[in-house]
Amino acid sequence: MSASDSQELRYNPQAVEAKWQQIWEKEKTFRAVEDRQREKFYCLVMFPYPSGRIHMGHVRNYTIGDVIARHQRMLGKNVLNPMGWDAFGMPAENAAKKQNSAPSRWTYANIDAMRQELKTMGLAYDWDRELATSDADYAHWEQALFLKLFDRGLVYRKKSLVNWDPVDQTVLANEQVIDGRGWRSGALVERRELSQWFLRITAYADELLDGLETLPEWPATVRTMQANWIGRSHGLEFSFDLEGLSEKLPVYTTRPDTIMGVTFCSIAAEHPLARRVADQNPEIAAFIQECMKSGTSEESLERLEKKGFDTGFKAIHPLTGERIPVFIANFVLMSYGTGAVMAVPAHDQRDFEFAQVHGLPIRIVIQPPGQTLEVATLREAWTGPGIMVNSQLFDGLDHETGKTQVMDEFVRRGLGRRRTHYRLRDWGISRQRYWGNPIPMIHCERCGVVPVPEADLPVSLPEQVDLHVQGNPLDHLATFTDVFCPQCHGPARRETDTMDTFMESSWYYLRYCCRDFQEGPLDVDRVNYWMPVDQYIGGIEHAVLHLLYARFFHKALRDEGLVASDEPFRRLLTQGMVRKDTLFCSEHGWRYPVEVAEEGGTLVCSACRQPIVVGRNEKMSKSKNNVVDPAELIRGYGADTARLFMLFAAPPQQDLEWSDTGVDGAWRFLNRLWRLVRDVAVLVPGIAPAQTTPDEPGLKELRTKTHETIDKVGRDLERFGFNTAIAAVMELVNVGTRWLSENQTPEGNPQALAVLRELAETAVLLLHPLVPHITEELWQILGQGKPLAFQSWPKADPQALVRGEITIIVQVNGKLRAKLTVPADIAQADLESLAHHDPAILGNLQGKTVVKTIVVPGRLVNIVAK
RNA sequence: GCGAAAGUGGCGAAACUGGUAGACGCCCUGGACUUAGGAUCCAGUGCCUUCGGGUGUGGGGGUUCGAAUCCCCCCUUUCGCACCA
Repeated sequence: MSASDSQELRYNPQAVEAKWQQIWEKEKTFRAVEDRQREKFYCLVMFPYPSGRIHMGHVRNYTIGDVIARHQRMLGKNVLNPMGWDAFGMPAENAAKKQNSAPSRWTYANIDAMRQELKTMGLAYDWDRELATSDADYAHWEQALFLKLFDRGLVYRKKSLVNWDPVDQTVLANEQVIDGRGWRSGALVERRELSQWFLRITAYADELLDGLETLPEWPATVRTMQANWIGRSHGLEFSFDLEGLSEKLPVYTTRPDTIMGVTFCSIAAEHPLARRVADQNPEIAAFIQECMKSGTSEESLERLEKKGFDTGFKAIHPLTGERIPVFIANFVLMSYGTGAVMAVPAHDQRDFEFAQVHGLPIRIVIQPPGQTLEVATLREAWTGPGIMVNSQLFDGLDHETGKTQVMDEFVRRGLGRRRTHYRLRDWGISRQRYWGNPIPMIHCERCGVVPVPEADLPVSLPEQVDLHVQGNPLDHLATFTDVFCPQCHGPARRETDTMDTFMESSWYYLRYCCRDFQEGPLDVDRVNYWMPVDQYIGGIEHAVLHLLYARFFHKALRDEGLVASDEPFRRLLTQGMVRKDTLFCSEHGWRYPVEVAEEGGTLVCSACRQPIVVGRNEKMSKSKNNVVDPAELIRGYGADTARLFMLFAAPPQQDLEWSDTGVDGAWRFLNRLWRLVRDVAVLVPGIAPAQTTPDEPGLKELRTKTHETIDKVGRDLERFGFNTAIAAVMELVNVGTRWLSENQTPEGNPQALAVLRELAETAVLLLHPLVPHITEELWQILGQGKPLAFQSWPKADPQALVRGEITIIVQVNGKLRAKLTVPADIAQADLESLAHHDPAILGNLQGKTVVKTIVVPGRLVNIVAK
């Protein structure tokens, strides 16, 4: 037993963490101040919805962000690392209904609770910049931005489809529609048209797509997903004449090369032509009604069994003059293109299936290279490349050339035009809900739609509101809706739609830059100092919507002169989910681990003794009883253990599997670190860290390892390899600990003490961004006055990295047969000869003839022999 | 349905541009120690083995001196799909 084992020198995370959190808070260590002399670094994590408790997903997200922010700070950057709350949204309304309380009360109480929890994680935030999107000033300036967009023509109203619950008389979110029924009422959901507010994101479609190429530090997967989402396609738009009707049927196609294979047309259920027929034909009206009884999501539409109904109309093929039928089909989207398509069953799978069901002709017009398709044996559509056939003057053309020539022919004859279409639709921002930012508009019978004058902003949410009414509560509040028209001063009605919460998250990163600015939404100077965000971190589930809306909003504000950059987020990291096993009992449903017992080697439900089905790792979720409460973890092990486990268990982009024993492992490592640094600290008062490498082999190895670790951890953090960075420091700590136990009395060896101090300080410095509390404390124990938060990141000494000897592997026919330890600067010929004369190799080569020898310098020798 | 990813020991994972597969950690086995601690330390730990070696990165082919890594086909799992945030 040594004196250093005494009680007060044991690692006590609770005391250490409280101590440093208080110091950081009191000293405002992480307050960010604009300083044009210094290089800035804006580190941003996706802000949370204030659900009331933080969960492991938050812990992971904010730990990753914190490591990056603290690392950049040590690299000398002026770091902005803010935190706030995405505070509007449906859950507050649902909770308030349940508790007979107000959404704002519920929300702000949750924020207070979550802020408290977050503070126990030791995150390096500038809390002075905290914001909640439901704050009066945030809502105010968002309304002002909305009006600016309105002035620029980027806001308009149009009819669009919503999920309508006929019993509750309310609009449902897609997630509130379960198997086609309303989650509360259980009523069959209908598609219904409503006048709604839209932002013209499609005006920026090209820039949003092309801009992806300026974002090399975004994950390729996210860029691909956004590109697919925008879905720019080049094609042909033309119209079919309709027999006996004056109007035409416009269609859009990306496959003009299949024009001669058209055997019918399909239109959406909402298509005007479909409605026309419905008026006269009750059967068709019933079919359209049937189509309207599915959700509005693209998924639900496309998963439908392909169904259709003949309208009786005949369209005239523009090139052949052939009469072809027009069908209503439930898989045609009114929101894409013209809501009508030319159908080519031989070369489109959906058309193929549809034609089979309805007995429609199939005509092959593209023959794939090397085969000949026949209608009689066709089992599925051929959508690949090929040569055009049965296409008159286009016969024999490669289908790509054919595309161009068919379009040229249509344009030349005035039958159609080339068009670029997008899958991207304009952004519907109207929500028929109370707890959101009001859309600042007024409806006047005489003047039409009139914006609320800027001087009258903000339009505030009324606090006294009955949430239990059907539909949008704001509709029923005369004190809110009854206003005078700002133009004619006559009686008018206030808009009651509130904004999509994606509006708030589209510009919060800008408001953080100038949280206290009161003259307008944004203080341009400060915003332009901090922007763009250098590192954005959040869940992959936001790959498309939030990240696309925010990019659009940013570009629109740029054109308004409020920001200078073209893109808001320079570098993006999308982290995976936190998952854990689930335990399911057929009798009692999802069980908590404590509700499960082990009997005879199998798990059973402790209530009913039924066997438990252990689920694969699933996303932590309250409903599945597989959540681990971060607060409990932090109370038990401390924030540093929680952070270390999160960072070590998996690379950040990947899903993380929860493991209680893994947490123990993290805890044990911090204790090993603590003991090593404490033991070194006892030995090295007054000793400076080593500046040069001693000649003694053991010390030389220690110092080389120290600097190799600096080198590796630096590179690892750069590429978010937190797990391998930790592994590298673990190796360093293991090496240091072993050296210390094998060299009991290094007191008389100043060189050894200097190397030891350098090793211990290095481990502490390198780990500081990851586990900030314990490292601050150890830094102090090492006798350092200035906190680690103000220290610079260590630099590897290039001379210490040079190794004299290296290990070379020797292979015979690609298989490992021997290892050689050779001088690092060995000549290639010497190495080759050494390999050929190695006893193990000689044995292996017996009876074989050497064909050739491949030498990879510094790595291996491969002898090819027969 | 469309789109995007991922498959490596008992488990989480590592392997820079094709060059020692399994670093680091967990679990487990054997041993040591005792201020009995959330211990700690030492040794072992992919599989098979006649102890020479053989074999092994979801499956099947291919390219290469050499493939977890590159190419083709197949299988499985996860995520997103516009009113959840």
